[in-house]
Amino acid sequence: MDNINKKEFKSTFIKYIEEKGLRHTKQRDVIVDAFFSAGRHITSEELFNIVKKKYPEIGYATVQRNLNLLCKCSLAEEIKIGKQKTRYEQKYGNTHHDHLICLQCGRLIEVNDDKIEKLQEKLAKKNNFTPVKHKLEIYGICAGCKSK
Amino acid sequence: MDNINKKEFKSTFIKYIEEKGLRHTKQRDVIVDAFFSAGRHITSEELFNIVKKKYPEIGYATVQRNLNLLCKCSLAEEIKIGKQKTRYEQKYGNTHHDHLICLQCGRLIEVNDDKIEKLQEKLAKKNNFTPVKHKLEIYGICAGCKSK
DNA sequence: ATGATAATGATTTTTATTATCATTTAGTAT
DNA sequence: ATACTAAATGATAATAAAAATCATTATCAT
Repeated sequence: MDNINKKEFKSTFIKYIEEKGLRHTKQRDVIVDAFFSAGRHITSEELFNIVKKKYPEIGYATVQRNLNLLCKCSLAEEIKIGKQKTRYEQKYGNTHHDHLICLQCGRLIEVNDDKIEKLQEKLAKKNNFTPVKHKLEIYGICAGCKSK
Repeated sequence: MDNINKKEFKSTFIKYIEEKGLRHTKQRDVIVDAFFSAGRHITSEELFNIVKKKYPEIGYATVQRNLNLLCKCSLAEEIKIGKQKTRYEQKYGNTHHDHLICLQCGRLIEVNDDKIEKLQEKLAKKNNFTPVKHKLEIYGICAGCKSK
């Protein structure tokens, strides 16, 4: 099940690579695998540390570059919260969602609400604005932190 | 009319300064005035250039520091879009609003929708999450760019 | 007027990300 | 299999925004 997703994830990447006339490398393979298997929201540094275990000679820049590539083919997306360093979120097979962000512990909760989505469309149209994507972040205190 | 707002804006700042035991300075006065009179979304660099005209000896750091102060007392708020440098938005006397952001020309349009606001509250509650603030950004193409 | 300390301005540091560049490697053509 | 072209890598430097440092200056309560 997870393996099917992984296969699809990788084949999307490979397709992109080939369309653009880019090359397959061992590093890419390791990075893409690790990114897929890692948590949903990872920093380039965290990913670098994971990848190093499998491929100790790898350079930080290579990890960064390939995260950027993953973003270009829409398998990843940058999320920037406050002054934290950029996290990369997996996109493949995940429908759009919004984020609840805990101001205390930093936890990210993924949520979705169709009504809000539709109202956003309306709101954009009312302003003669053609929406492409959007970002909704609700900051507050999560359940865990409230019970402490 | 605008002067009343300005007076209120400044008195809010002064109140904060005094509550915290901070000091009045000529620089603060010039910076706060300039920030109020400037556009709704300004960078620290832009503000620095404006302030320099009135007060040529002023240092960049002073402008930055005071913008940070304005944020702390909720008269300003940082807005970060993509890789652009941080802009500071005036908050005083402005009700909360969301942003439509043109991907082509970068224009920021302020919008509001009560229904969306209420649904967000609901969404948070459903997750046992206490919302404090939120940020909604819709990216797309603005009317002006579409007609080009 | 004085003293304590906050603020300033110049500069340096920090930190994340991007760019550079010599070298290596992949993939195609021969 | 060999050679060639160009992309990718890894190490390092550059960039850029914001924060920190620190000697000096200015504020303000006494």
